[in-house]
Parts: sequence; structure tokens; C-alpha cells
Amino acid sequence: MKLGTKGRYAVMALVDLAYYGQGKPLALTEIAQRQSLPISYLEQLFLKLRQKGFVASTRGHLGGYTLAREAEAIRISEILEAIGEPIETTRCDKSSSTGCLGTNAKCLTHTLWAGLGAQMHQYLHGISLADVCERRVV
Amino acid sequence: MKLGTKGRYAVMALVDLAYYGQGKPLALTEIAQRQSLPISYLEQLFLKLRQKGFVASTRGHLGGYTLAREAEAIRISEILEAIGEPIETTRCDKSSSTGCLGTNAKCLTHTLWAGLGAQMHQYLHGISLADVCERRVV
DNA sequence: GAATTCCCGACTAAATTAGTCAAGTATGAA
DNA sequence: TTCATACTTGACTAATTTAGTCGGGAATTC
Repeated sequence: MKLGTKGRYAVMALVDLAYYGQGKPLALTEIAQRQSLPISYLEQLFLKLRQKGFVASTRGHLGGYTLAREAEAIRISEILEAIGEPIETTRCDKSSSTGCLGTNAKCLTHTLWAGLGAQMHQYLHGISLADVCERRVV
Repeated sequence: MKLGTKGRYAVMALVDLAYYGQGKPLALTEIAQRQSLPISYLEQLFLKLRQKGFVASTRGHLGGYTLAREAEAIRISEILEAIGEPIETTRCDKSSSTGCLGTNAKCLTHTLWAGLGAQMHQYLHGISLADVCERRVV
């Protein structure tokens, strides 16, 4: 049960962008250097983040990325989902009527895992980019 | 951020053992069949569970495994740790004084991930095998 | 027109996962 | 005793995922 670099880097970079970029575009190279992240990897991540509407890009000299939404309105859970690092605690919830629903003894654990997932999602949904920047995280 | 089969299977098997085995040894083949789990994989897991003192084994005919502790006293978090599926949300907490502690702007996200890990651990520590068996999980 | 920066797809080495397989040891029942 | 059952253990492996790299292109500004 570990958090991969994709999700970690994406959040680090967006926090950096919210923290240091005040309306003005920040170049990816700058973010990458400050956070010690591989730039070509970051490019991949920001491609998705732009397509999903989290950031906007400016090309050319003095270009870079800006937040497309208010930092207060971006939840950590959204970022992880957008980047392709979803929270998967169960395996049998393929929305088919067949398969376990935690109703029989065989799948007593279903509700356990579902509860864990809900717990995680609730936590990450309750925290915004702005919260992280302003150290309002417990 | 996904839960692997190791942790899932281990908990499923222990719940089965607590649920169906009333003091008497349950053979691994029986558990494996009921839960549709690969038996040779379960063997690996029970090796660790025995070494860590969660189950006791009886060899030979009519042998099998029994819980070595009360089902009320076994926390889900312990099982995951014993089996080698720990909760890892951070990467820079190698207990060295060097490295990030969430104190500088570079690692603003540290407390975020640490908080997530704490949240997960708290949830899984608050639930025992007996809770799962008796459907006391929210 | 040159430098900078984003854009995008293809590729890959290494690690992890999710097991299998084979050979043994201990025990109880017939 | 002998046989079937069941745990014990280590070695091995195919497939997937992770964590990136690489190369070329397109837009923008100085």
C-alpha cells in the first residue's frame, strides 16, 4: 500500500506552482529544479493536468504554467485521480451485479476495504492546495 | 495507491480462520477453497503469520492452523505489517536527520502524506478480526 | 531568427507482483 | 508399518507496473 511518484510529484509540483507562482507563469524547469524532480517526467504529468483543466499553459519565452483554478478549489483527491493514481482498495467492485458485495461470508472483508478507501478519500478530499501551502494540514 | 493481494489474501484467510475455525485446526486447503485463493501462495503467507505469532500450526493428518491469539486482539494493521505490506505514504522518513522534515517550503507536502498514513493506520488499527467477522465495520 | 518553453509519442530498464514448483518433514489413522 | 494428509521451505518465473528517458516538433517572444 504505497504512494507512487506520479501522485507525489504531481502534488509537489502543483503546491510549488501555487506557492511561488503568483498569477505569473512558472516554467517547468524552475519547478523541477526547486523540487528536484525529473523534468521530462513532469512534462508528462502536466500534460494530463492541463487536459483535465487544473493548469493553463503559456508557450514561448517567459512562458510556463499557471493554475487554472483557485488553489482553494483544488482538492488533493482530484489531482491523484486526474494523474492516474486512483485509490484502489477493493477489486470486486467492477459495478457488475455478479461478484461480491460483502453480503456473504466469503467476502466479509469487502466492507473493510471499502471503508478504508472511503476514509482515505475523505481525508484527501478535505484538503486543498491552499491548505497545504499555508500549512493548515493536521 | 492500491492494496495488493498479499495483504488482501492474508486478511481474508485470517477472517475465514476466525469465522469457521472454532478452536479446531483448519487445513489451508479448506480455507483456500472457500475463499478461492491459490493454496501455494497462502502457504507463503501463513509461514510469516506463524513466525510472527498470529497463528499456530498442527502438522499431519487432521492438522491445520488455529489462531494463536484472540480474534479481538488482532488488529488489521498488524496483519498487513506482518505480511510485508506496510503503509508507505512518505519516502523521506528514513529516520535520518538529513532529508526533509516538512520544515522548508520544498517539502510542504510531507505533513500531508504523513497525515494520510496516520489516518489509514488509525482506521486499520481500530478494527480487529472479530469486528470483521461480526460485521461491526462501518 | 534564435532562444525558450510547452507538446507529444515512443521506448525501456528495473523493480514489484503474484504467483508456481519441487522436495521435504511431521502426524494420525488403518 | 504404511499411507495419506498437511505443514515447511526455498528457489524460480512470467507478467505487469513503475519511473522514468529520448527525440523531435510547434508556438511565442526578444
